[in-house]
Amino acid sequence: MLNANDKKVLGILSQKHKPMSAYDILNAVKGTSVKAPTQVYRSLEKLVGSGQVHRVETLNAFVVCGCKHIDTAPGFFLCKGCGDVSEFDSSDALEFLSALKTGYRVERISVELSGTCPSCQAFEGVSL
Amino acid sequence: MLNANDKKVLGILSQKHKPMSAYDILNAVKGTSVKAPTQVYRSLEKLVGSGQVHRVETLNAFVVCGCKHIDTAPGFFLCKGCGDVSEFDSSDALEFLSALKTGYRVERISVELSGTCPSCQAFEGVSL
DNA sequence: TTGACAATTGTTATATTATAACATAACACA
DNA sequence: TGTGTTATGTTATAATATAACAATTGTCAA
Repeated sequence: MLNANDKKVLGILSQKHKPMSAYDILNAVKGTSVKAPTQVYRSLEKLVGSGQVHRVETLNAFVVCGCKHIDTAPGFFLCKGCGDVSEFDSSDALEFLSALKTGYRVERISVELSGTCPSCQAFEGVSL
Repeated sequence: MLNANDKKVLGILSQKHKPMSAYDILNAVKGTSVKAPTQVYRSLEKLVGSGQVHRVETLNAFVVCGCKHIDTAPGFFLCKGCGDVSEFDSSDALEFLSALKTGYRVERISVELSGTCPSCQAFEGVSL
């Protein structure tokens, strides 16, 4: 069950729809009952645990779940240009990878690609 | 070209053959000319750039390259039990994934699986 | 009820990871 | 040598994350 703090954290992440650090989130909700990092991290732990939010390891940041909440392994494309994140299902890749090392029990998967999205590629070389 | 500091950092990582944080490394080489975080991070940047060391995103740590140095995308299995890391080639997975989002230019890939290795699974449930 | 314990939330402090900013030393070469 | 450039050393601080404890709220038996 989500409490008031959890809802604030989830609300901000849903609004922005981009990866935010715990401190970005803290700043965004400051002035409310959420006043300290611990509170943000506690909410994030709950939200990540329930799959409503994902942690982006390469950014030390958090993003609201963008999939239809099928309980599968999320993967991300991260655009260095605009900061956009595009979520995809990495289950197939996971099966593929799991097959590589038999006997190893996989409990968690992190697949993160970063680069340049089509829109940002279009702006490359354009001088302002 | 590697300087004296770089060699110390690479040396420690090669000895341990496990993921180490920058500060683990710093402590391990302390007393030498390497005295501050900046120095360790500078060496790590160089070593990661040349592919001799990889950054493990899910651990904020660094590990010596365990592959034959084919210049491909590394992937990791990380054992929560013993801390061992097993490197594999994720190029195939990368191609697979890249195909999912055409138009997106992938510049960096991070594939990290964590779980329990066969050896640690054997010890599960054994009370000490 | 209420009092005793557990679980949740708030608060303060601190640990861990990473970079900025500037000083000094080594190097290149006119 | 002098002078500019690059590499390295040093100090300080920023950014990310957790620990430890206090206060509050919830639960439920007596």
